Amino acid sequence: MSISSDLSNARRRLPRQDRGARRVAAILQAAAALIVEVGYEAATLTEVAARAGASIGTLYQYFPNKEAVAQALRVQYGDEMAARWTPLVAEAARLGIADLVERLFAVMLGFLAEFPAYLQLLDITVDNRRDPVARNRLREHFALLFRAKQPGLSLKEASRVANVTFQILKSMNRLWTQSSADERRALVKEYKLALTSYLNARLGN
Amino acid sequence: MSISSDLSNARRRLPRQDRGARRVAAILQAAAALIVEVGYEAATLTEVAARAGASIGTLYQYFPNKEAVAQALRVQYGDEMAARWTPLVAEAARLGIADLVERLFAVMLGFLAEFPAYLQLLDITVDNRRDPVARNRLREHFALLFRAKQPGLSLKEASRVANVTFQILKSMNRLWTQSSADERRALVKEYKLALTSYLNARLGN
DNA sequence: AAAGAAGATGAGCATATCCTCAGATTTGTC
DNA sequence: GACAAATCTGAGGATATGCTCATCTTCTTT
Repeated sequence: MSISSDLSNARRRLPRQDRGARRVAAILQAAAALIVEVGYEAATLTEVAARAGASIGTLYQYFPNKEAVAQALRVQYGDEMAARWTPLVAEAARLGIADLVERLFAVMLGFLAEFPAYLQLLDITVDNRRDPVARNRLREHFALLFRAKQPGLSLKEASRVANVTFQILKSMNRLWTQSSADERRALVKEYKLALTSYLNARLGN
Repeated sequence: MSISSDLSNARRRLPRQDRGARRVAAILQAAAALIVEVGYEAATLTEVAARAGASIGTLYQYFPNKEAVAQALRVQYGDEMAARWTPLVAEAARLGIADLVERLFAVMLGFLAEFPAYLQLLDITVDNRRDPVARNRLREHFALLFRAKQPGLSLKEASRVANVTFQILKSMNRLWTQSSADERRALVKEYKLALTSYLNARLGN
């Protein structure tokens, strides 16, 4: 069971030439775009291959199945996300809560503008379970950030506050995607108020 | 297009005998249970029929496809939800924000304990879109509640606060389902703090 | 108890998606 | 330019799921 799922997530072939690396990149990009358009479930690897300008056989040489493609995207996004969090964690202690919330939103909104498939991929369920690796990685980043802001928090508490904060941030996406430009501005303001109020009450000054 | 989607959501045959009504009820119950277990996408109507003790042909006499089954469940849940909100809306004006939040949680947690498939059904996407009927119905209930609490709010504002509140409430489910009993208690406390802080700041005293 | 209406059955056709594989093509190396 | 390794191709086999329909059973009505 664990072995087979390990294998199913592994790359089948690692690209050894430039051509291969470009193919893999094109496939991942096409997959992300298609997932955003039609959703993960409805996205077929045949269509992904076509959009990437590759044959279906080529795709299957690099990825054994759809979940492996999703996993590769998650890893890529996770790396990119980590790169954007790290400086924020270092600054957290110096920032007031309102400023911290501003920065959180800037990072999240910037990231989602660039990688709109991110949240969809996080929410994908395999056997009705979400990917624990990607989840834990994010939670740890958030937890670090809140402990930097307030060292008095226990690890468990920091982790819980991190979870709640991230869930709330994430929940904005649902409304965001179906709003007009004006409504989006108001929505962000509303969510900033919600998070600021919560974190003020929780990490209180 | 709109006609075909209307037809696809319609019941194929309405039960006219007790036996039929019981069959439909059994099918819906089996569908809800299966969806909770394996998720909407992975749930097949063949399996639903088997669990309901019916043949696949019987199921298809009442429902033309899976989406129609989901829609029937949504309608059923929507009715039940409305029945639980209505008394709360009437009381809202008299309650303080902390009490209001307590009641919101009581209603939601009670409902989800009884109908765990509810949120999954709300989040289902058809053609990558969610069901606007079920969404609007809930939003309007929430908006009414906040206007009862504070008549000064514009309809748009009340609707926005309602949306944000519901999204935040909903986001708790993700963490809830994967927590132990102890962690759940702490989680609810955390979310109550978050919502209370937000609504206090928004509807201010 | 007869007849029509409602309900039930499940083998099997239609369709769709996953994924393989034998062979062709391109690239790198000497 | 010759050879090997890497890459690419896409028809089609395997499998899964959606859904139909001819036929049978049960219920209701008179």
